[in-house]
Amino acid sequence: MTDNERLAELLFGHITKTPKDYEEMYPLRGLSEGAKVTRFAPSPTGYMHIGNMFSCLIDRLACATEDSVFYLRIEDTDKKREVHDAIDKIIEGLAAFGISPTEGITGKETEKGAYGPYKQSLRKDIYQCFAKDLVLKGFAYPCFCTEDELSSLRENQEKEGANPGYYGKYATCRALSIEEQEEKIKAGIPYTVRLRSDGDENRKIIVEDQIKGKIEMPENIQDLVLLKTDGIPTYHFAHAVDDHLMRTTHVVRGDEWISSLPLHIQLFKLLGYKPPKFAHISPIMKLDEGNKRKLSKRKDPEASVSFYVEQGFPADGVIEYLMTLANSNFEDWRKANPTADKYSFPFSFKKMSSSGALFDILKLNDICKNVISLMSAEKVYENTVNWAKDFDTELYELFIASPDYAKAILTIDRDVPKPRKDIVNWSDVKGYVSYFYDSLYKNDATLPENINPEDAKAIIEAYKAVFDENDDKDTWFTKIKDLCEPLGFTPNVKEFKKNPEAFKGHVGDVSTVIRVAVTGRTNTPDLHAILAALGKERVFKRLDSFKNKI
RNA sequence: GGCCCGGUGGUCAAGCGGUCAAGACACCGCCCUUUCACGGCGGUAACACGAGUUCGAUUCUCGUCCGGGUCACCA
Repeated sequence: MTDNERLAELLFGHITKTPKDYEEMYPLRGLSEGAKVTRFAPSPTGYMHIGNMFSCLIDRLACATEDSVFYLRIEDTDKKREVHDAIDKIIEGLAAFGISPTEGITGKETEKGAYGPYKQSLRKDIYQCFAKDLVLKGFAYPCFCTEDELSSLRENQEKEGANPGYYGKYATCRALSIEEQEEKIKAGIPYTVRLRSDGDENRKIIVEDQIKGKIEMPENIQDLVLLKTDGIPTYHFAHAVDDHLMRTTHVVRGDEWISSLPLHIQLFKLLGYKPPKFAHISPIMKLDEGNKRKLSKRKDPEASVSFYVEQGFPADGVIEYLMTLANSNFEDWRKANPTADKYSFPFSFKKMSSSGALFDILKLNDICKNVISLMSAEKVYENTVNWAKDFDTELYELFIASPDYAKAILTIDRDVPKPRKDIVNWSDVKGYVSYFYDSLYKNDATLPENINPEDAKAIIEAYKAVFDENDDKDTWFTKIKDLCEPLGFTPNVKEFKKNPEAFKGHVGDVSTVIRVAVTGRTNTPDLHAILAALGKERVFKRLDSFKNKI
C-alpha cells in the first residue's frame, strides 16, 4: 500500500464508489450539433439580485435549440450564509419573469432530471469520492492549520512583502509525513483537504472566453481548500465536479470569477476532464457620486428583482431591457419583429459587452412603456389587478368592484394603431385612472399661467350650456370650437400662431380649461371619451367646483 | 500592492486600418394633429492621453492615466 493509498483510506475509508462509477451514472448527453447545456447556479443567500436574473437570462438565451438543457442548481455549500426560504424566492423570482429551467431544482424538496441531485448539500459523497481520487493521485492532502494560524501566516507574508496564501514553503501541512497525518487524524484534529498545486507561476494558462476573448493568466500555485472541515466542498471544487458530471457545456457566470480561472482549469486537468466553455459576464453597475460601482443589495433597492415586482414593472419589459444590455442589436431586432417571441432572438455571446453597463432606469421606463402600450385593455386590466392585489388594495378593490368600468377607462386611446404610452409600470395605473374614481380624485391643479381665470370661468359657463353627454366626438369638438370666438379665442391654432396678439388664446387653451377642471391634469387621453365615461353629473360637479376655486 | 479585465456622445452602444464615426434612451427644436398624446423630421453631443507601426489610425503595439474585479474553510 502506497502512502497515498493509506492517506486516502484514512480520509475517505467510507467512500466505496470511484469516479468511474459516476461517469457511468451520468453519461454524456446525446446532444445535437449546436445544443448547449447551461446552468443557473445561485447560492440560497436570501434574495434574487438583478445580476442573477441577468446571468440566468443569458443561460436561457444561449439555449436556442430544442434539445439544449438549461438547469437550475442550488449551491448551498455555505450553511452560515444560507437563508431559510431562499430557494423559494429564487424559484418565485424566475417564475415572475417567465423563466423556467428545463431541468434541476423545481421546489424546496423537488427536482427533475437525470443528473441530480441538483442541490450541492446532497452531493457530499460525490465530492468526497473525487477528493479521494485526487488524494490517490497525490494532488490533495489534509491541512490541520487553524484559522488563527492561517491569519498570522498571512500577516507575516504581508510584512515580508510576499504574496499571501497557502503555497510552496508556507504550506506547512503539505510536507507532513504519512505518520504525522495519521496521528493527527486519529487524534481527531479537524482538517481541510487542500489541493497540492502543481502549478508554476511562470507558466500561463490560456482560456478563450466566449465574451472576453483570450484570457492569459499565470498558473495557480496556491494550495486552496477543496473540502472544508465539515467535508463540504468549496465553490471551486464543487464547480469542477458538478459541471463535469452534469455535462455542462457553457458556464455563464459573473466576471468576478475570472481571477479563479487558473484554479478551475487546474482542477479540471487534475481530475482528468475537459473544462467547459466559459462566458464571464460583466456586472450591472450604477453611478454613485461620479464612480461606477456594482449594484449593491444594501444601498440600491433596484438591485433586487423584488423591486421590479413591487413597482409593477412588466416582467417582459424588464427582460427586454436586460436583453438590450446583453446584445445591443436586440433593439433593432425588436423593431423589425415587434410581436415575435423574445427567445427567438438570435443571441450571441460575442456581441456581449466586455465592460459593465450602467443601469439606466430611463431606458427601462421607455421599454416598459412600449411593452405596455402594445397590450390590450384586457391585458392591462389583468396585470394591474394581479399587481394591485399584493401592493395596492385600494386600487384592487376599485378595479374588482366594476371590471367593465375599469376596462372601459383603459380602452381609451388603446387598441389603436398608435397607442398612448402613459403607463410605465402598474403602480402608474392608479394615478392614470385617478380622476375616474371620486374616491381617488382630488383636483389640486392650477390653471396654466397663460390662461386668465376670468376667461376660464367664462369658458366653463359657456361649455356647460352646450354640454350633451350623448354628443359624438365630432359634434363635441365642433361645440368646443364654437365656444371660441364669442369668448375672444380662435378655433384655429395656425391663425393664433400667426397673430397671437389678436386672441386670448386658441382652441387648445379652451379644451385645456375643461381638461384641467374635470381631470386636474393638462395631460390626459382623449377628453371626449373621458367626459362620456364620467357622465354629466360628475362633469358638472367638477366644473363648478373648479370654477369656484379659481 | 500582485494578478486580471476594460476605457467611442449624459447613458446603452455599432464600427475593429481609409466612415461626413451608425442606432436607441434622455434633452432641445420643428412638423403633423380638432384638444392631449402617438407619430414624423431635425439638432446639441463622443473615439481618455502620449509615443510608436503605417501613405493613413477610433481601429494594431507600447507606456501613462482613469475605472472595475480579485487576492477566504463566501459564493
